[in-house]
Amino acid sequence: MNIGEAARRSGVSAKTIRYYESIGLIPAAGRTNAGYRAYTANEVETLRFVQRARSLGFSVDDVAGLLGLWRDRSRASADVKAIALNHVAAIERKIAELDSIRRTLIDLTNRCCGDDHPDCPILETLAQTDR
Amino acid sequence: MNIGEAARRSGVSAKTIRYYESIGLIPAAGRTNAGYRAYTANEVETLRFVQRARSLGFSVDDVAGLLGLWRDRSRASADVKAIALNHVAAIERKIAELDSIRRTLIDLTNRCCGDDHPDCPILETLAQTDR
DNA sequence: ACTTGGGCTTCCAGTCGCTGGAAGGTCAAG
DNA sequence: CTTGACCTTCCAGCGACTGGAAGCCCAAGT
Repeated sequence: MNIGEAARRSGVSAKTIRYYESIGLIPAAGRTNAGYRAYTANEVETLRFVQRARSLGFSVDDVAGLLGLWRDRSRASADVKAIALNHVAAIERKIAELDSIRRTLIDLTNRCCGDDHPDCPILETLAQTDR
Repeated sequence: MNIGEAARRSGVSAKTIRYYESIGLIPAAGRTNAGYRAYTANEVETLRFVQRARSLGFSVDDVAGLLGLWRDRSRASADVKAIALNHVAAIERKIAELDSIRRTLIDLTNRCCGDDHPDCPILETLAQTDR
């Protein structure tokens, strides 16, 4: 199967598949006589795995780790869980940061009447000289 | 005042100040005879404004808009509020996305016993062939 | 007078994870 | 035999910096 078909079946764009190959996330695909990449159903499964992991926000590095564990029949599930829990922790930190920003902005926008006058607590806060 | 001092007072690194100048976010600073950038207290205030806006997650483009409105005495606070509300909406979308991922991962990690056995619902989910 | 150490300058490259586009080869159908 | 849809490689750019090299400037200490 050509790269376009593999892309359609895996949900990873052809461009991105080539990129993943170039950085070594997935092994280089075989080639036809004409030099076209040829994919097996198995390789498409790997791409789907990568796609799902990426869509859960795992970094490409994490995905490499997860792929390695996936292929390792003698893995310890604890290793997988550790990667996932680290990721959850990072997500929770990010959410907390965004929520703090969100609350600040909501407060500022509530206090800004938002009409055609120049007075604006948002700008005043950003411009605050004291600290 | 030299760039290092301006960096210390504004909380924006010297490197980043030069970068902001290079992309036109802030006007080019004056120069001493030796070619060193020279900053006034006013310019440091501008840098602090930028720093605060960036720390609230506004994009550099948004900051350019906010700076323009800040300098415009005849601005309408509605324009400022619009930028802020757009940003809040983007943050809320991001939080919702992260939270959905978080819930999925929490569920998966709860179901993974995390011991030295290979069985792992996390990998099984990522590898799912159906759908 | 000279050295030392810090600060300043520019410019290029790298980060992360792609994505777009140019230039050109291949293939199947009409 | 042409069209158009595929495929190939390679280079460049996104956002927002950050690191590092190479070289100039300046103030303080000996």
